Formats: sequence, C-alpha cells, structure tokens
Amino acid sequence: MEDTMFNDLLASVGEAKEILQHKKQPSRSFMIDEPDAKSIRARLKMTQDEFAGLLNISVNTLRNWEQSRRKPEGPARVLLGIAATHPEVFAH
Amino acid sequence: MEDTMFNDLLASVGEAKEILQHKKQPSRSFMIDEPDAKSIRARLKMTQDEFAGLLNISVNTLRNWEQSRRKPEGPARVLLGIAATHPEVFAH
DNA sequence: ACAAAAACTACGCCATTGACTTACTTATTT
DNA sequence: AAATAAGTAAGTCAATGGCGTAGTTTTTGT
Repeated sequence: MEDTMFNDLLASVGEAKEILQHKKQPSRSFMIDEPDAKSIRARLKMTQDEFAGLLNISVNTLRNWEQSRRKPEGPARVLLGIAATHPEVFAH
Repeated sequence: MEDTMFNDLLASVGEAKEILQHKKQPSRSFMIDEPDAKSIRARLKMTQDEFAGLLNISVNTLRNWEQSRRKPEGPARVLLGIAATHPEVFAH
C-alpha cells in the first residue's frame, strides 16, 4: 500500500492540530467530559463483555466505570467519545 | 440531528460485535499490540504537547511512553491505533 | 551568528486507576 | 423451572498517570 491514502488523512489531522493549537474552534467537541459508559454501551447494544473487549479493558474495569466506583482516565474518555460518535472505526 | 446517521453506523458496529464474539475474523486488527507513540506522532508531525492533548494525557505521560519508562494501558493502546489508522476522527 | 524560546530527555515521588478475586442478585434462554 | 449469562458490589495490590525538577538539544527570531 502506498502512502497516498495516509496523506489524504493528514488534511484532517492538520485541522486537529489547528484546533489543539487553539487557532480554530472545534465545531463540536470530540471529547466527553464525563462519559457515561453505560449509556454509550446501551446505544451500541453490546454486553459488558463485548464493550470491554472493544475498549481493551477488563470487564471489571468497565463495571467500575458504570457503577461510578472509578472514573475512566484521559485516553479512556477520548476512546469513549469516539465509541459514541465514530463507532465505525472499531470495525476495521 | 436525526438518528439515521447513527443507525447507519450500527451496521459496522454489528461487524465489530461479530469480530469480538469471534464469529468473524477481523480483516486487519485495529489494535496495536505495542504501539510506538513516538513514530505515530512523527507521522502526524505533531509536537509532544499537541499529541498529548489529542490523547488527553499529560505531556509527561507521553514522554514516559516514548522513552519506554511506562507502557500505555489497554484503552490508550486502542486510541494510539486509531490515531495511526483513523486520525480524521480526532478532527471533529 | 547568537541569544531566546521551544522541544525533548531523564528520573524521583505519590495518588489513582486497572486488574483480579469473591460473593450475591437479576435477567435471559432452553 | 433449572441452567446459563449478565450485572451489582466491594476488598486488595501492582502499575500507571500526573507532577516536579534538572539538564540537553533543537528551532526560531533578530
């Protein structure tokens, strides 16, 4: 595979860079402040086991999140946001 | 916004579900076993500060990863994989 | 070319999380 | 109705994430 497809993606990455450099306002945030893992999972109609596998965490950790015993860390919050808004990227 | 777009996405989520249930083999993995944060960041041509912001981690954590002092956890590995293969989802 | 600023390396320390375990309850399926 | 799957709840501990400090390298501006 050539790099052309990857280079195409760099256009939107450039946008991401601008957003992060605060030169541009994001149309809508891709990060959720306090993501509700339970409701996101419910929308995707997955079991705890399935959703945990998707996020590459143990079921127990997902349960800790859903029961508000622990709260997901930074990267996990971003990942939950992606699961909520762009679940298709997990498929391939 | 209606739910139609979201429902469209559910098709691919269904595929993700099948993959996770081991009923289907993924064409190619979306998760990297040992993601090299440094090289992924290099391809995206971002500074450590920018990339850390994208992943919602502190710069120090990214540095720990790049210098092999710590290794990213489950969800962070998935997120790095997405950054490598689908960086456009971070833009909006 | 040179100084200033930005980017990066390196590491010590501590609070919080993630993973594992056990026990129990609720829902689903056959 | 019994068996199986799914989910609630909570205790323990190692590893990570975040923060601080100090020094080095690279980039930028004049």
